Amino acid sequence: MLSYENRNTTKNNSKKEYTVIMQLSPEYKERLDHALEKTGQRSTKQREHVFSVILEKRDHPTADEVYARAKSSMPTISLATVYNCLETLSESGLIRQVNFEREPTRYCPNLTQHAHFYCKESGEIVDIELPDSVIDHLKAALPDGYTVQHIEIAYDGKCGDCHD
Amino acid sequence: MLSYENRNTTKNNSKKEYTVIMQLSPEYKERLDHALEKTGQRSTKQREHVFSVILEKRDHPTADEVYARAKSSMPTISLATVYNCLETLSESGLIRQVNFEREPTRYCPNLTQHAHFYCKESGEIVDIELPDSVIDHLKAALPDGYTVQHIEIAYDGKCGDCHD
DNA sequence: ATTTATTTTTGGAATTATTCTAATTATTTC
DNA sequence: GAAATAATTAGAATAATTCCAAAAATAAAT
Repeated sequence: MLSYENRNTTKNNSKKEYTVIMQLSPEYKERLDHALEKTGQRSTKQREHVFSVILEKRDHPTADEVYARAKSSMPTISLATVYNCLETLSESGLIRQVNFEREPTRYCPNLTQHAHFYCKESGEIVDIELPDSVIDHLKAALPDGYTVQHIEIAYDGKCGDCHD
Repeated sequence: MLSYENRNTTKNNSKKEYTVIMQLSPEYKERLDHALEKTGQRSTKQREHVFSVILEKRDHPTADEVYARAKSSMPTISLATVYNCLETLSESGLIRQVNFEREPTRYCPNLTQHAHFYCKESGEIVDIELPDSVIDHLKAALPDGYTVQHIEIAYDGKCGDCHD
């Protein structure tokens, strides 16, 4: 899953710097580049890396968690950059932000129409796929003249694993 | 809407302290007392006042806004107390917390099953009443063995007033 | 009614997640 | 390859909320 990329190799070979970056599959790399280009932003090593970190383990990490994971293979990345990257990736529509009550924002690579279930017992966050019909009903509940940009649906309770 | 309550009247009448508190209608006062009693908590002047402030203007104020409104007729109340009161009122099921993305928590006296629409243009937050059927459909989307405690639904977009 | 025990309130300090800032570094454009 | 633009970085700043320990209020027990 990891690949070495040799950069800044000096002529006399006395000082080499290696940076480990995660390998983004060609289709995701292309998706990233496209999305960034569309919003006039550059495809950088850090953005690529943060994106790959989020795609690798398809859960719902906080910025801090993303930072920890990102650092393990790119030790020089800063928390501010992680925040910046998460922001640009969200803006570009490559990932989604997920908010639960007063908890830190989490990030989610699942772009399908879905809700989130937060298990108060295990702390687990589970994606809940929603049929279009449910969304249609939700939209139908709005007064005339309202236009929706986004609907965020968050359940909480007890997940299947946490029952007796 | 306001009433004076005379307290701490000393025997010689030389030093009276008046505290202005909002009048909670008898049914709400009773509802408050009941709810607090059920959770073994005391009905205090501050809790009563914060409750009345929230009921008075049925919008979705933040803690800071509640604090500002509360202070105008109870100047000695502290922000910490407002937070405490809002917490106990929420726990007792008398008000609801409403969260929008990274915004400060807002508080809502509407206890019916409803969602919130946040207009990105005006900043207005509007209650959206939801038919039971929609909630049923949402519950039906959960995997077997999951039990829901609460579903929070937040729309954002443009409200009717903000269209051309 | 006083005393005693328990809750609440209070102001300020502490915390936490996030954003801002200004300098450095990287990338693109000419 | 130099100039222009954008992104990264470390650390400071901010904002909402929680924590803390002392004082005040309320309830319970004598």
